[in-house]
Amino acid sequence: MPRTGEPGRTVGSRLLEVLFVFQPGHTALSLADLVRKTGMPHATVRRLAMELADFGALDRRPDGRFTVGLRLWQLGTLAPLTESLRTLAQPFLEDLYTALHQHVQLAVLEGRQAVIIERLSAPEAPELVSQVGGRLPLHCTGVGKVLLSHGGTELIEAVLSGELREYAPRSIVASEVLRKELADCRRTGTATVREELTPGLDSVAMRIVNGEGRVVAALSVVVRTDSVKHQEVLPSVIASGLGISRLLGWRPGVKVRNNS
Amino acid sequence: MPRTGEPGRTVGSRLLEVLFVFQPGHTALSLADLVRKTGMPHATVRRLAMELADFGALDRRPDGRFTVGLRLWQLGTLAPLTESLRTLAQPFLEDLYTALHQHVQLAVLEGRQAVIIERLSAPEAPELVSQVGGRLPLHCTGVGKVLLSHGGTELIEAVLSGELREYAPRSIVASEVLRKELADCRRTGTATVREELTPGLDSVAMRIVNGEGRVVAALSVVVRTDSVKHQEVLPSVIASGLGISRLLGWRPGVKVRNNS
DNA sequence: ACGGCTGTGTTCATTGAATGGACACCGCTT
DNA sequence: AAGCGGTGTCCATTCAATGAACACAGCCGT
Repeated sequence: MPRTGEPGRTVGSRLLEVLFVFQPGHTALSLADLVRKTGMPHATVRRLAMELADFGALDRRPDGRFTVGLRLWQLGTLAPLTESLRTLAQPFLEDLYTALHQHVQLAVLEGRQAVIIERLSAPEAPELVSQVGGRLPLHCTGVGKVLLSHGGTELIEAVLSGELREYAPRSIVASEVLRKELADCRRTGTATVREELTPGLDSVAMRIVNGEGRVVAALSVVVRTDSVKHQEVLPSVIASGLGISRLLGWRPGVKVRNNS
Repeated sequence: MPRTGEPGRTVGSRLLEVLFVFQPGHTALSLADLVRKTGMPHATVRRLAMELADFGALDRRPDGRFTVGLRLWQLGTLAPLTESLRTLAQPFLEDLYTALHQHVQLAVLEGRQAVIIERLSAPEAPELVSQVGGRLPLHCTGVGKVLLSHGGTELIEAVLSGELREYAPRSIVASEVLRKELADCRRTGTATVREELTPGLDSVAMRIVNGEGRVVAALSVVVRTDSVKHQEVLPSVIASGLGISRLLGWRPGVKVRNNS
């Protein structure tokens, strides 16, 4: 097929690679941007991007830049966890928010990261890095630790033996310390993180369990280190987490399972 | 390339066709479903679907069915209009909702349909057909008429000369009547629809204008035909619409433009 | 037990769609 | 006026995509 070039590569993989170049913070990319980020020849990238644009998967703005198209957004709307969990959890998030007036987040596991599927933010609360749809590391965030600890030994080993990036001075990167924390987390269902991702910000998280006892998400509140005492936050997070889990069909008797 | 088969077809188009088979109401599809809906040979569909699953664009559930994957949802998150407009408009939608306790919708134009990008629904309010991410016809909905009337003559002619489906007994399908309504709508920026989509449901809509005077969205409230008087609803919809437009940089002096 | 039916998974010879180097244009800076 | 980066187009080459064919498992009615 190709005059020359990189073999063993499917068209599909190239097409998807072009798509997944779009990331939070890089939502409007020129053709040249796509070429740089994918490393593919520009004629190839162009053909693929134009085809995606033809289908409405990408939009092309008057200035020539590509953005994610509405049709792709519509498709995303159909993702299962997202829609049901979000609408189910929303009232609880709102209650938590009115009670604490702090950032409230709902996240699920995706690969080796946590994905934020819903957030309520206080205007007066400190700015956070990531948005809805954004990703968080597993080893140094509240929701991350909760999800990781219930993600099965395979995932845990993969993450712990991989690069544990030191996002902040107080990030915990010693795998033995983490392993112990995860064990605690598996027992209690909660995780408390102090300034591990961003200096000055703490996070209190709780697992969300469905009717089969599977941990399908994590709920967390992000607070300033000096502001509220964690003892005050933790109970409400636990209560809300249990409430959501209950709506998902979980009952106190159901044993919480690992792995996913 | 193919042993035999339909030529003039790109791999990309096939891949996207598989993706876009997923629609509201059909969010979990078996391989056989995909084959039926695309009409492509099952070996081909399988190859494409598996590749999409490998990349996380689709998920494969234990029962073998495919669903839209989280990564696709994340991508959709990056669509421009969606995220900014939604967060911007949300407070206004909430205000409208608390004032009226009826369905409140925000929609944008996509091709020859309106796409709902945000909705607040009253639990006690009547069930609606479509969800967030769902589509509405242009010729017999409030948001549709608002968007259509400002969509340029090209779009208007295309829609009016196309099939004007009669969703309900009171649907207006006479193109001359519609043309007059659209002219009114262009002048006032609002549209009122009585039982044209669903018997018993009316809708009051208002355009959202950005700083350049372009109509980028439409806001609407859906009410029972017999419930509140439209005169009471209309002013609040107008007020909220103006509020959102103002946040988008629109000032009373800016002339509203057509076409998009 | 058996044939029919549907859903799923795998194989492989064939071939045309994908490829990417090359060329060209435009606007901008040096 | 030469250099540069971004964008757009062309076309001979060739290998990845194709899909008919085969295989198997589960289910139903007989």
